[in-house]
Amino acid sequence: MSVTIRKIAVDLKLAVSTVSKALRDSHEISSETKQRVSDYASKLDYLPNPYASSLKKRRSCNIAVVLPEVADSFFSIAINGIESVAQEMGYHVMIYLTHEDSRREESILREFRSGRVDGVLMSVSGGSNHNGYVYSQCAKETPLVFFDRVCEDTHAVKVVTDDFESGYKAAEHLILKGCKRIGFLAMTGNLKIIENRLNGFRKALNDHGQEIDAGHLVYGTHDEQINFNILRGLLSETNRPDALVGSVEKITTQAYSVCNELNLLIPNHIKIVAFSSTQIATLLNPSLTTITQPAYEMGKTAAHLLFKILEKKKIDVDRVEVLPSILIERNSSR
Amino acid sequence: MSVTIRKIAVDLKLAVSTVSKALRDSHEISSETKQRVSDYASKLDYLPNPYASSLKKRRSCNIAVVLPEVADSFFSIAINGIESVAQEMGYHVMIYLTHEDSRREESILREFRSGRVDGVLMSVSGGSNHNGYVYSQCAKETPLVFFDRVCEDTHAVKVVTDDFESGYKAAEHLILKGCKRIGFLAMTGNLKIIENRLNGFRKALNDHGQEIDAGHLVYGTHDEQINFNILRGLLSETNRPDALVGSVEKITTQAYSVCNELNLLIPNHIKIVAFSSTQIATLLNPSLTTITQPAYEMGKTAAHLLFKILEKKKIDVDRVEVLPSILIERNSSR
DNA sequence: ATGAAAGCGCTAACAT
DNA sequence: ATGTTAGCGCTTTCAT
Repeated sequence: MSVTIRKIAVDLKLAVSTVSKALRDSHEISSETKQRVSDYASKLDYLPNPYASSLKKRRSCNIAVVLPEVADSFFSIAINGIESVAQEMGYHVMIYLTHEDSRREESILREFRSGRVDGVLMSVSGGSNHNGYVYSQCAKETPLVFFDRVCEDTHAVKVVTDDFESGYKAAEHLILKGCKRIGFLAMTGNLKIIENRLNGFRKALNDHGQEIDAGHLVYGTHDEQINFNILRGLLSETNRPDALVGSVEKITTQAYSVCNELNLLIPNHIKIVAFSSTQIATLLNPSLTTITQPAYEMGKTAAHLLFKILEKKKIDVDRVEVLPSILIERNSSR
Repeated sequence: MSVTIRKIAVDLKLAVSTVSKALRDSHEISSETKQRVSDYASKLDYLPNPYASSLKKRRSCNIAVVLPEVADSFFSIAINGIESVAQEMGYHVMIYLTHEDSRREESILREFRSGRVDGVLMSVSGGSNHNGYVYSQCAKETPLVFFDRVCEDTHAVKVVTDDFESGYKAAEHLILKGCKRIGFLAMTGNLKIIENRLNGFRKALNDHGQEIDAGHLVYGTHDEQINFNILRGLLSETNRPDALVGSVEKITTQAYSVCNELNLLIPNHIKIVAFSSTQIATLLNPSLTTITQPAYEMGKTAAHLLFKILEKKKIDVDRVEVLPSILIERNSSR
């Protein structure tokens, strides 16, 4: 049996409450007693039972991170940022993957109502259902901070990048390189983040007297094979695009593969700019021009904001923190 | 206030214990009562308080995953495998990053003694301290399964790849390509996994009448800049290696960068084979020959073994599950 | 088949 | 400054 506060109390001939207070450095305990208790506790290697104290205090010191997946460099890096803040704050990080399945996402969020976590950081899934109502319900019971993939109609703090502007920059970059038929690789699941990137993209085209060919706007899925087929279709037509903007990392690397397969030379036959945070963009063949999001900072910022809420610091529920992305030109668009 | 078992009991004019048993489908409750309880519970959207039940039952339904970092494709993919099994088993996944710091690793493991998690899956950090004692202590109190980076002298279940054989295959592959001065990119932190890869590598050289030049065995660190300097040193000497085996992903991509910087052509001037699970190895410039570990399967296997232990299925404490890696030849070694 | 009661380990209001 | 006591919400004997 592990050592409890009670054992310490008995051994030291004190009341449990005295020990409890001493351990939490209460002002109503003499420093002498505090010392005795703390010495004895560390001698016995005492660790408080987290369940007892969670049950009593109604807080778990756990936060949940809900993500579509983790095999995407953005989310991997963001987790680092989140975890570092959590560790610093003495919180524990629980991770939940939705695999872009909105039903699974829903059941995960519903479970949070049990109080297992004190707060939630999430990037929404792009599944078929629209879970707006679920997010709102969740946010009502548990502090919730969205990051990256946010749900705009949920009242919750949000940490995003300047997606519209970035979409604009990506398109403009390609236009200035002389591209005339720029395609856009979107994602199914009506994610606002994709829509914003696409809208920025469209605006840039518009401002330069261009327009996207309806056939050059394609929607990727969670299934690799389907994506390959979509991309093969897109890239083998005679009127194929002379440039692409990839709105997420995975579909872009898939496009790279299809270009290889079809012997389309990047950037000669087709130029590519992609939203991606992978550190090896520079090593791709050819190196990839990216819109790089500050993934680590976004994770940190989201976590900091969540902890502010958890510490009852009032912050605007609809606060939106916008961190800038940067376009890094590499060989795929020269 | 959230709905408790007690509210259900009062409303239904039953005893709390009856409700508790009914909800857990006890045989001593009539099916009629069970139905009433379960209907009412779902009507009220009842969720059991996990802390109350953890406190009473002395189990949390949480497992910990302790990793050096998550911005490495192997660990990212492994998390997917782990999480999928955990979700299926109704367990929750807590994630802890050591950042290759053995002191931080120690404090993380020590905290587990509080009972916050029922089991631990871990890949050990390569920090300076040797935490063998800490692992053993942890394993004594909490079921522990190592995966990938294991500590061989701890009695615990282990899931690994055939590192010695893979190191051998990597070296042999390069020897057969005619390489004569093959270097090895190791990692500081005396990880057995690296040692095994190196030993297999050495054996292959030996079997082919070669030997590694002492200067061609270098040890990477957790610091990017230091690694760049080490690699610059290695690759700019006149007697530089004509091939490299990268024992971990990160140092390999760093070597790629340094090769670019020094205008060393891969594979003409130098061939490279690396331990890596990244799916974009095929898109690197040039595409990278990899020893690919079955990361997803390793995560799944490790999780399955942990759950076997948690369900009191007796399994050999020193069981070692070896999953095969495969060498995939690409352009970096042709 | 149902209920009463004790208690998991801790906290906090209320004595003393 | 220290102690007493009453729970937190649940599980689990042990009655009935």
